[in-house]
Amino acid sequence: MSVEHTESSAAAAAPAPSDFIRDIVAKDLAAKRYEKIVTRFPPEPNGYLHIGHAKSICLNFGIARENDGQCHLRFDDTNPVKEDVEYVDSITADVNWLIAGWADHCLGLKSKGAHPVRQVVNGREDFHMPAVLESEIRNPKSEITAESFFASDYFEPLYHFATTLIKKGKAYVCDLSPKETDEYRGAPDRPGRESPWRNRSIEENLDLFQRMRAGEFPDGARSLRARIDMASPNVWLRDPLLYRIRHVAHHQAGDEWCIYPLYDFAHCLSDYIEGITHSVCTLEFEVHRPLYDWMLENLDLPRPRPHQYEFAQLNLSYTILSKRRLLQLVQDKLVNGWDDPRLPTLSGVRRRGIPASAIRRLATIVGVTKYDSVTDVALFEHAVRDELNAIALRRLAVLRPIKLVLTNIAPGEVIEVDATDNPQDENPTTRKVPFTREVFIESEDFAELPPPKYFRLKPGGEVRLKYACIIKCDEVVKDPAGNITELRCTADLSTRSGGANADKKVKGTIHWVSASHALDAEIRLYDRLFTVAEPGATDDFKKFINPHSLDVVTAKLEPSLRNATPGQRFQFERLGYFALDPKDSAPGKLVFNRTITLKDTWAKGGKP
RNA sequence: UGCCCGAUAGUGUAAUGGUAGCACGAACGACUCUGACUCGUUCUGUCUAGGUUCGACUCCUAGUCGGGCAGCCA
Repeated sequence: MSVEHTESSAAAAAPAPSDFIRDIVAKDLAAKRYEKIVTRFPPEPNGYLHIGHAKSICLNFGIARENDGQCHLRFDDTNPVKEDVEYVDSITADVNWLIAGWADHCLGLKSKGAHPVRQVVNGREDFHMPAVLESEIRNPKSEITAESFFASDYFEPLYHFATTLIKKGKAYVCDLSPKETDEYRGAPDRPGRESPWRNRSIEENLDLFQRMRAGEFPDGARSLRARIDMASPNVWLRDPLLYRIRHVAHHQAGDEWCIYPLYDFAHCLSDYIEGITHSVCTLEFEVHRPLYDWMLENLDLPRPRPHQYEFAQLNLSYTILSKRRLLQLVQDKLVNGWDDPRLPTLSGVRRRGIPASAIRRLATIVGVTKYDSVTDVALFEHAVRDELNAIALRRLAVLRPIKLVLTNIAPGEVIEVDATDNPQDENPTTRKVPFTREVFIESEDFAELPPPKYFRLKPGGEVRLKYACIIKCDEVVKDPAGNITELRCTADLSTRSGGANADKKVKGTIHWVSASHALDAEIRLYDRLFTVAEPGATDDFKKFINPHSLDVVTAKLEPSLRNATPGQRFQFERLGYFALDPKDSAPGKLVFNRTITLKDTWAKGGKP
């Protein structure tokens, strides 16, 4: 039995990509600015990952693997009210799936339960927590178990850094309400006003901040703010908030805290603590970069500082790539959960049968720029087909069967024919497929009144049954209502492979399944979820949902498919690529998801 | 009407002052026991106007168009 390949050789042999961020990394390495390149993928655990995130994962892990570096998986979990361990688990699984066999050796993890340790470097205070060495994780004698990084592991150092800023007169406790803070901030084209609490003494700030932590004040009563410039044209520099009060438990840190740091304070310092060198994020954070640099500069940190670089996030035509909107589709039950195969979530595309290698190929194809583009989903579909073509086992399946009787084959006679598992292989393996008097063929493959250039079966016409022989249609049998109930044909067994007339040519070759051997299976036929190219262009994206995005049929399969394993991918010849659904299949119950159709130039343009 | 960023075939990208190339897509053709794959041919492009230069997709100026930023979200 042939074993499925894990990655096409084309993808494996592809040259390392080049882009403006990789150029910067290469220059930094050449200038010996860093000893080792360390990147990070920092999701907030508040939703499922999708192929937009995959672009970022491929970039960050790609940079790491091309430079013998590391990429940390870090949960940016600074806002407990939106987060949940459900998401931590799904994100962990998705990342591991995407990098498996490709960059898993670059995955940076920390030892379980570890927290950064306070140290003094060149007389300056520091917190550092590098990844555990891969050699230690792999060492069977090592007692280290590794886990992802969590920003919540840095709450204590972060609190300490905040205290340092207060002592330097660069942060203060502000008593303005959220609404007032908003009013004081001004607008992009109008400067803000300074908070009346901006000039509190260091002692008072220290005392108040400590009491914030101790839980003396209710949510929203006070905040800690950086003291920068309320007149800055960049609104993010107008005394941004560093800490807010939230009396809620944290999914990782438990009940220990009631003040939580905000992104702009936590992220740059988390990067620093972990020894990140290149902090890559999407374009909308461009205006935050001055703040990122401000934090690190004003804390006077002893080790090399990370730098932030921004790239354009992925947009795909006919696809929604927004956590918020995907959440709506799930909550409104317009799809069946986060792993619905119609969704662009990583769990969805995985369940659909799309290989991780195809996602990585998409990332390479779209590249990395600062141009806000919409990638034609056809580019993705090509990557999927190309990967699948190389690795998927060919099988015979009939989606919408009609019965065909070969009148010159005896009832009960079974002819075993050889079928190729994958013609793309250098030395393709074969399997035996039973061929009998009664077979099913695709109803689409017969036309009583054929259009011009129709290669398939028609009354009086000839066609080859793939791997078997050429047949001729003698009679069309109908019920009283005029529906075709069966086709009666004669088989020319001399045209079998190895037979006297094996080389006889006919225009059409069609697929079939022996009726007496056929397996019934539920097949889920997916089409794109949206009917318009840019469903996300307006807020009413739900109105563009394709009512035919899912069609379910009961198909007839060749018997060897009985042994299909969950997630295993096949090409049903002439139809497309299909994967056994890992969730709804059971012993004796086969459920297949159609990953994608084969390219079909006949259906598109040839068919009148 | 503030600040920041961007613009190369239909789509995505390359060319880092020196021949505008690649992939997808589309059309046509060849091959075919998958109307798939593969192969061949063709198609379409540097936002505009000035300037610097022997030479500009690339540098400068202005404009046009597009995107981002005013959460105690990330």
